[in-house]
Amino acid sequence: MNTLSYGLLALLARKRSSGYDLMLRIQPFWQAKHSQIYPLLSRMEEQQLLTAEWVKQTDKPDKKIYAITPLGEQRLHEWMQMPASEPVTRDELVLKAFCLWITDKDTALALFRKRSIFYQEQIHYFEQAIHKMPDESHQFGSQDFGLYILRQKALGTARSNMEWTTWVIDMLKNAAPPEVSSEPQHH
Amino acid sequence: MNTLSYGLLALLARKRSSGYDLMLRIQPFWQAKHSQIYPLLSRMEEQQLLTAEWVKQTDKPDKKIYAITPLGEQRLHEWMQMPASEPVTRDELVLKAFCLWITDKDTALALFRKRSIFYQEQIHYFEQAIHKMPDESHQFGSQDFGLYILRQKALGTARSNMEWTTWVIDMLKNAAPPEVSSEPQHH
DNA sequence: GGACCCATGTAAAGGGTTACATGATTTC
DNA sequence: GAAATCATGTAACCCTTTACATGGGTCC
Repeated sequence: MNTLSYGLLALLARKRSSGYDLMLRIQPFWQAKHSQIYPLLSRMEEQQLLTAEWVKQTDKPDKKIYAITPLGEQRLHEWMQMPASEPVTRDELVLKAFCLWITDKDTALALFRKRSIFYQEQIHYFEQAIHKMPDESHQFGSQDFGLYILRQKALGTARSNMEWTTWVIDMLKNAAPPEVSSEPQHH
Repeated sequence: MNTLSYGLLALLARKRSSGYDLMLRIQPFWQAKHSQIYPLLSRMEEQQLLTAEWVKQTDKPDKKIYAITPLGEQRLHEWMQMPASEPVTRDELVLKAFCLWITDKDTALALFRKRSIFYQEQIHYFEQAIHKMPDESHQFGSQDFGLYILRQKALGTARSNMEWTTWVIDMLKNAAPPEVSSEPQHH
């Protein structure tokens, strides 16, 4: 049982779903491809943490609906009693920043402008998602309270990072331009 | 050449270092164990991106100092021209939040209080680190500009997340307590 | 005496991505 | 006609962690 497995259990405790649906719901908070999720669900079914049922569809491909078992619920409760391990972030831009000084202003600006667009899209996505949530999800006790606070977290982080890119871009724009030539200009 | 390799190259472009030192410097921004870094450095030496030299020490174990080659510098420049891929974060607390509603207030509070301490420590670490940096590192063109803006980014994110935990903890504390018993109390 | 820091490495196992494989329906 | 969405699965490869292995010096 790895962390992602518990995440899938957590989503299934809320409502029975297909692997495809779980993938879409977990994506904004934990990147995982279908090729990782489908085998995990199978293994969890073998371990009696889940039950599976095929549901026929006419317009779309048939789907396999998973539901959590009492044993799965028990494991979830046990997991919730343990402290959460520390978050891990991997960001290529961070490593590129280490050697910003070897590059020119325009290359640097291109990197941060692209990232700025990414954060802007994140802000938009989470603002919309939060806006659509009913008021009862803002209360502890609601089944959607967790999702609500997670979206607020993601929005806050995206805004903070967006401000950071703006700040960096401004510094880059105001930086002294490099010497055009090593020789002094005569006229 | 994976992303971590470029990160190590980026640090080595700044100054020649041992694998152990690279590990310590990259840790705050990209989690990687020594068991991953040492073999990577060896492979990069084979590929002529780095040169290695043993330096004898009397009080401490001997160390292997790596330096970037012109070929390594060329690869770094090429990498800087490519857009940075999107950041990936994996946070167990996020998955636990999905099923907050199956648990009680105290369990939830314990999770967020622990995380709050983590963010507080991060804020302290990055504040100190920024405070110690010389003023010239605040300018694009300085070799430490990248490190300076990264620490500002990390500080901003940690503060945003700290505020978030405080907000969640307050909501939890103010939440209606659960019924003590399913039977009405007589007196 | 035990724990921690310095310093390097290998091996095994687990986590995650990319590619391969299929196929109907809908949208541009 | 091409691309995207829905839907599931396997196989190969790469990335990352944990564990094994060594050994001197310092601090409590």
